[in-house]
Amino acid sequence: MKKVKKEVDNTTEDKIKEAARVVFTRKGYAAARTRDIAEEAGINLALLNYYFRSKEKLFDIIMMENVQRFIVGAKEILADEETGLKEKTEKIAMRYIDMLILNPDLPLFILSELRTNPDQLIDKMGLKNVIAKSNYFLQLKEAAKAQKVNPLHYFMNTLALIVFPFVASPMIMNVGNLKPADFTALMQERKKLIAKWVEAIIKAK
Amino acid sequence: MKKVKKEVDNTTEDKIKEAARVVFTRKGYAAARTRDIAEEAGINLALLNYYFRSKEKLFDIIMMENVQRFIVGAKEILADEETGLKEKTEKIAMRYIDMLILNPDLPLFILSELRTNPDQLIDKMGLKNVIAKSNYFLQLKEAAKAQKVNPLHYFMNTLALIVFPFVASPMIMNVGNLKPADFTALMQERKKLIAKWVEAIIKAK
DNA sequence: AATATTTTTAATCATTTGATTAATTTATTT
DNA sequence: AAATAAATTAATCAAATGATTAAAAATATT
Repeated sequence: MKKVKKEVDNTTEDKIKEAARVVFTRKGYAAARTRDIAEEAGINLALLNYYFRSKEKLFDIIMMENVQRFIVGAKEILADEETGLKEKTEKIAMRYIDMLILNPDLPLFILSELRTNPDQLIDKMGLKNVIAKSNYFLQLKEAAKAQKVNPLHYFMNTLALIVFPFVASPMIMNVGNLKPADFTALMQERKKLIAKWVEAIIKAK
Repeated sequence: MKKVKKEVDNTTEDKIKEAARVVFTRKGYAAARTRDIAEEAGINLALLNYYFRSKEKLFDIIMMENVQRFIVGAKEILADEETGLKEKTEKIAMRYIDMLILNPDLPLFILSELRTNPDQLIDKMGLKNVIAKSNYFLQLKEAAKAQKVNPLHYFMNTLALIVFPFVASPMIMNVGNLKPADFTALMQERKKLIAKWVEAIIKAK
């Protein structure tokens, strides 16, 4: 149960974590079998419990890391007092769509598990600090004041335009007759449009 | 295993179906226990298998009905050749947000299960006919042509603005410090804004 | 090299869970 | 009313699943 260096890490512990990340993120907690994870990692099932005690403890770690993976990077962009709302939106859209192309299962995983998990976990994500208290949110409030609507709408809109297509990709691909590569291309195109759209929403009417 | 009339239906069969709808929709297939369903329905566990053979067969029925519940009503609105794009968007937003306020778990359930289920099921939903071949989609294409973007973007945007808040409600409520009633009020406010936003998106830049 | 420690494995356990069975109760038909 | 069929129940089964154990193998320490 030791480890000192933190390199590319082919340690058993990290093989298990990586496998757990893949399996949990793809299938969700309830459908994931510890045996699936062990097989994916190429290790004996008992090692999972040896290193992580239980499925639930392992899941908690993966969940936390996935959530962090999701909000990392956003912090600096949203806190930056030198940039305007449109530039922030642009940067967020770019970064997130690139990230979601690489991790398409991430949002549905997080949203699904968030629904069943306790409020405590949502608090632990620290979203309130990253978003509600950011310079970004100040700018949203300013924009919302002019239109007399709740600034949360603009936050939801931005997130929706970025994230929703990935959550609904099987449906979108079906409706549009797209292959996975086509869908990715569509998301690449989308990347450049979102900030413009959000701006149009804010100025609408 | 009989039944002739289809009234308010307090039959055992319908009690099970209703309980299954509640439990499956809230927890998803993998996390739902047949015992949960039996308890929710107030019936003996064996009756579930007596009436529906297996958990999976029961699930397939619920899944189909939920999907139908989701797209029913949209058909006429989207097919209507008398209405313009904005009016259709307005009607869709109104109807769907009202429906989602009553069934907030529905979209995440459908999107989650769609991801694991075979393409066949997605085909069976018949979305392509309802959407891709509708008058609505024609109008989207027209609008998209002017902007030289894929019309699917506008379809995704509309759906995203309507559905995403419900999929992400735990997060939204956390960020905005909202109680469930506050969230519902926010959605009511939103209902009237979406068509305007979508129009602004289409005309953007 | 000998000893101790850590890691890995195969076998097994205990519980959960979907499903079945056989008996009982209730409803329907004759 | 008697006979038949349908619905319901309690008990149980078999497989799946998370977890543990005891022994073996690999690694580190003395």
